Amino acid sequence: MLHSIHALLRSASAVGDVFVNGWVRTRRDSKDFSFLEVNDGSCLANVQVLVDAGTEGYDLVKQIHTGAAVSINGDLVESPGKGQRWELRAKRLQLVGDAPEDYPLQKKRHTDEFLRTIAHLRPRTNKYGAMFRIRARLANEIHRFFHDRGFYWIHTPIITGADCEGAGEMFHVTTLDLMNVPKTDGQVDFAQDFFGKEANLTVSGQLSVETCCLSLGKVYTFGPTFRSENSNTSRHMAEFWMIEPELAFADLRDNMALGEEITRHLVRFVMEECAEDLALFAKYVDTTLMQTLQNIAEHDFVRLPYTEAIDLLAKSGRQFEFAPAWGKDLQSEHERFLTEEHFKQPAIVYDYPKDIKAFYMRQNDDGRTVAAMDVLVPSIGEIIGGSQREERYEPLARRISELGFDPADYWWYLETRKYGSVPHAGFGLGFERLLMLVTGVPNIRDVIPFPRTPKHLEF
RNA sequence: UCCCCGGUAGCUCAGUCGGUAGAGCGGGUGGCUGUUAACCACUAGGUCGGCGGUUCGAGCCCGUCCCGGGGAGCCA
Repeated sequence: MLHSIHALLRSASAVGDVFVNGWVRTRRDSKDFSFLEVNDGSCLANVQVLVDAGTEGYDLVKQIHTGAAVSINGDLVESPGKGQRWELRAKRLQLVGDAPEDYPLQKKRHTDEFLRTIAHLRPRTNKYGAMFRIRARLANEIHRFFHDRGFYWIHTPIITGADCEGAGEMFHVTTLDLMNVPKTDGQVDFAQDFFGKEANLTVSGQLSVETCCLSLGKVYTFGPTFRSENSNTSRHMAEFWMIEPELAFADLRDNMALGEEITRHLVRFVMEECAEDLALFAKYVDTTLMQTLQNIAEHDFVRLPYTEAIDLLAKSGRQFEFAPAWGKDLQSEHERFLTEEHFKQPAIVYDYPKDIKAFYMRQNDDGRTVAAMDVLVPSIGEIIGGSQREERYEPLARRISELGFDPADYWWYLETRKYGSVPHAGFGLGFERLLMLVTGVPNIRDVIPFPRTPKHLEF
């Protein structure tokens, strides 16, 4: 019977006749026997396998190198050596797939930069194995978090008609022959394209999910999102995953409360349920990680209006490269000052100037701010961006026109404000940025198996 | 897109003033009766990112291109 190494290592007693499949991490030889460290991905730890002259297949053992795939039948017994409680005494060893001498992964550490060039092999390292286990567990927990609170998961479209999405740079989707694009009056004739109009990959599921919010009450999306900005930073990718809850009969305070609750819940979840994998990151990647997570788990986030944040920055006595000024967006250095130096914890900044925020955000009574909020965390910056939505038909239509958009393009979005409109709010939580937060990994390209960034589409 | 740093063995890196290539790991061979990034001995392995230039001589200096990284910007 096939056993997972995870289950075997947690066994309360010795087990006879076990069967393990996995990959060899290292081999240590003595004259008449060898030890194999075998990992099957079920957990970070390897099982130590003793292979000796009595093992069927012992003649193969010298051909087994780091990276080789093996199957082992044997008995799980208490280990007489130090360092592990259980070991596998092999009765039969099979080499399923060998790994020749040019296998690129060595037993010592590699740089993340090198491992990115072999993204097809890096899941076989301890660190990336741990990362992708945490990623999967966290994604699953996000669904459970919402399910437990009565939210419905809505599948919003990946391909979208461009007009309603706002200003972000988008990837075109087309079946037109790019060598011979049909044109009318010098313009591309999208009428001949697959959808009969210009199509793009979505930059957000928000506008779509709002429609379901105004029926199902509490909803969320969780899926891939695409932005074609030429961003070359450690926190941006062209393809990333986003969680976007949307709450009906809710205002900005409810929104902030949900953003804080989910962040804290997921941090606690990883600390409790992914402890073994998390320990690797705390030991090798960020030695202050557990403090950071503890801090988030135990303390309320700071909340302050944008106007106060600008005031605080201006009076900080700090020389910033870009002077903080009301009406301008917070720079990276400003966000870092707030979360890393001043408050030393996550902070929610809200009520931003309307001119630096999106058209759909609810206008405040002061006439110059909107009910927007950003959750900022140390090192990473913005992890959540959201707002209360403008639920009033007239102000929304006016804002669309003011910004030079055609209200006709937003007809269905506006209709949701015409029929049974209610105050509602939501936000976008960057899944990869959340993973950076909980693991301490400083580059977003290392929290997803195959990162997509400008000029990088290998694998 | 801008600024800065880097590219030497399969991998991680060292290489002094410009004088002709080094270590550890990995691989191979041998040794070792319980190892833990096992250990010990021997050994193979190089277009020093590409092209051009300066020089008696370039891994090192200059130009240029490519690639990688960091920071910034862009980023509902």
